[in-house]
Amino acid sequence: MKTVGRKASINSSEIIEAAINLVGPHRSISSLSLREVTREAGIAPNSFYRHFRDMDELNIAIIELAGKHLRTIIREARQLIINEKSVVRVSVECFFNEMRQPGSTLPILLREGTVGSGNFQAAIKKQLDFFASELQIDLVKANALASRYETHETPVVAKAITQLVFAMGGNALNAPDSDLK
Amino acid sequence: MKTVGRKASINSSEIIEAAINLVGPHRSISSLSLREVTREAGIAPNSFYRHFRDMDELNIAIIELAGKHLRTIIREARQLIINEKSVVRVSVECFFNEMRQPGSTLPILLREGTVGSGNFQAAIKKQLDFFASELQIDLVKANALASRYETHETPVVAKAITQLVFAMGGNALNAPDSDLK
DNA sequence: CACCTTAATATACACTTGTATATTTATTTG
DNA sequence: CAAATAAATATACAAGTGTATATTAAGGTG
Repeated sequence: MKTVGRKASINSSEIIEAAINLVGPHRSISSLSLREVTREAGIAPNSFYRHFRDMDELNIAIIELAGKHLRTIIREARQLIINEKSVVRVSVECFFNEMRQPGSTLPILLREGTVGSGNFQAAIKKQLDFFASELQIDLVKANALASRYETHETPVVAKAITQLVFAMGGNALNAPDSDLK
Repeated sequence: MKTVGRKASINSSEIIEAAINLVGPHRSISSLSLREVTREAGIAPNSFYRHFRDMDELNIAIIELAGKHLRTIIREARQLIINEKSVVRVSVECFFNEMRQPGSTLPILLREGTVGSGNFQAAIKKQLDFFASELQIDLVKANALASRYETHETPVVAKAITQLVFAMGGNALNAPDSDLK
């Protein structure tokens, strides 16, 4: 598949990478400016538009990437689950372990909270819902082995655990390591 | 106590009020500009400095106000608590009820999440800790009546409930009313 | 009244932002 | 090689920002 015209010198992933480079403990993606990102990426401001319509589109792409990453990690770890207790335990341990990894996109997902455009917030909600629904599947399985609650409660339980874990993660972000237990 | 010089035509509370006016579903305090706030308050940009050093100081003042407000509300409702279940139930009901009140400062507290300066984030954490510690007191009382867990677990339980409630609140902010159950 | 003191405003400056338009640069194809 | 096409950049502009400095306005005190 050949194309005509000048070869692209940068791709969307590299722009995403540049944006991720810029977020830190006190900097959220939704506060980044277009020019900051292009500066970091080493391209002219207008080149940005070749890859994303605007910053909102870039931010949503990053959130989706972070969510995908998280689910992969958790899914792998879930292989060993045998009962309800370990579903939660394993999920939580994985979650916190991943958060400590340098360069993880998970902190980004957590830090965004509930600010930003409507589309952006919807993107975040979607990722949290994915997490909850996977957790729910495991809870159902675990409950089949040793039933702990009514089956109609499972979605609620999954959602509660998800929110708790994410809230703890968000807090832990700005806490000393010693609090991570 | 008399003072000399021109009478002040605006006070800090009115500036705080103006800032609160500006926050909405997709607008967090930490994203407001100094000029926006003064425009809303009907004063010249530089007059801001008579009352706050910078936007960070204003934002922290608002968070502390919101936290104080929340604690008052919850404290009143806690009078009727008799057992562990109702501690949580009453707290949560109060929390969501307050959130539905028009003009409540509670959404502000929730929406900020984990963005903003270090001082600002510390201010938010402090308010959450207040909430948790009051909840803890009630849990201890409730546990004395009908013990449900080891006493050394109480702080953890209080913290978990707090985080869960706040996370649910944050999500509910951007959800249709029907999800508020 | 003149004088002092404080609050508030006016003006100004340097800087950043998003983006519209025009131009240059690199690449493939005839 | 020249033409066509696509990517990237250059230039520019209007709008917004925080804040330094100078000025004006309003109140109390001698």
